Amino acid sequence: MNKLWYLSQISMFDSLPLEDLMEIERMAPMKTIQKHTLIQTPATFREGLYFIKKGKLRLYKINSEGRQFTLGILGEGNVFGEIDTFSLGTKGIYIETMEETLLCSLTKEEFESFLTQRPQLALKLLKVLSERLLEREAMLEQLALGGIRDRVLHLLVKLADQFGVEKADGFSKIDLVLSHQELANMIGASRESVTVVLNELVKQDLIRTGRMSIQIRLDEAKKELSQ
DNA sequence: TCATTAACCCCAG
DNA sequence: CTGGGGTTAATGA
Repeated sequence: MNKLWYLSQISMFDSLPLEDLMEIERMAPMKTIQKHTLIQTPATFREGLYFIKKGKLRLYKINSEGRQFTLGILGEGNVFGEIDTFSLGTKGIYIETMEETLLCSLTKEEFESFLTQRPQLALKLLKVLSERLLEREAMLEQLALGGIRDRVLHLLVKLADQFGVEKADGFSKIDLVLSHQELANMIGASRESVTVVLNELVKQDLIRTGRMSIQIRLDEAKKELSQ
């Protein structure tokens, strides 16, 4: 499993010919980052483009009281970064690895020259950007309106859509190692409230929980949310 | 009324 | 011991 294999797994590059993949391989060194490492803070922000080849990153802000608020989680194949005004929404935030991660990066200059030669790549990036904006909007909406139960359910559905692994019995296992505290951080709630809601959802047979693991009936959960 | 705070508890590693 | 998870009375917007 060499570098090229990883690049071919990245959906953004699916439609690029092999020569382009090889060029990127030359330009973009890949490095391994240990779990629970801060790879970006508002202070250390640098322009450029980053691809996640393997692993998971958590993006979060810290409010004035020092509490974290998770904006989202990026996994294998996702991109982030900024070049001038072309923002993928990752400026001014903290980014931390949730597990060992393989990251590949292009500098601002490398990415700009690569982009101008390949307009189809710019189009794909535009799509990524607009999707991410829509998701932020939906997230803010449910955050302002819903009670804790809805916010937890919404979060679990979103995580299962992104990281869920279908099981034979109708449950999707969320392939992330998350404590109740981390779930609480993602929706701006207390750990205790999340624990209570999670146990309610277990009683309603919408989810199953284990230590640092959650399975969810995705279709049932979505029905609950639309009511 | 609903969620947070604070103070406990137990359990696994 | 530490960190995750569970519980509840008091408190507060």
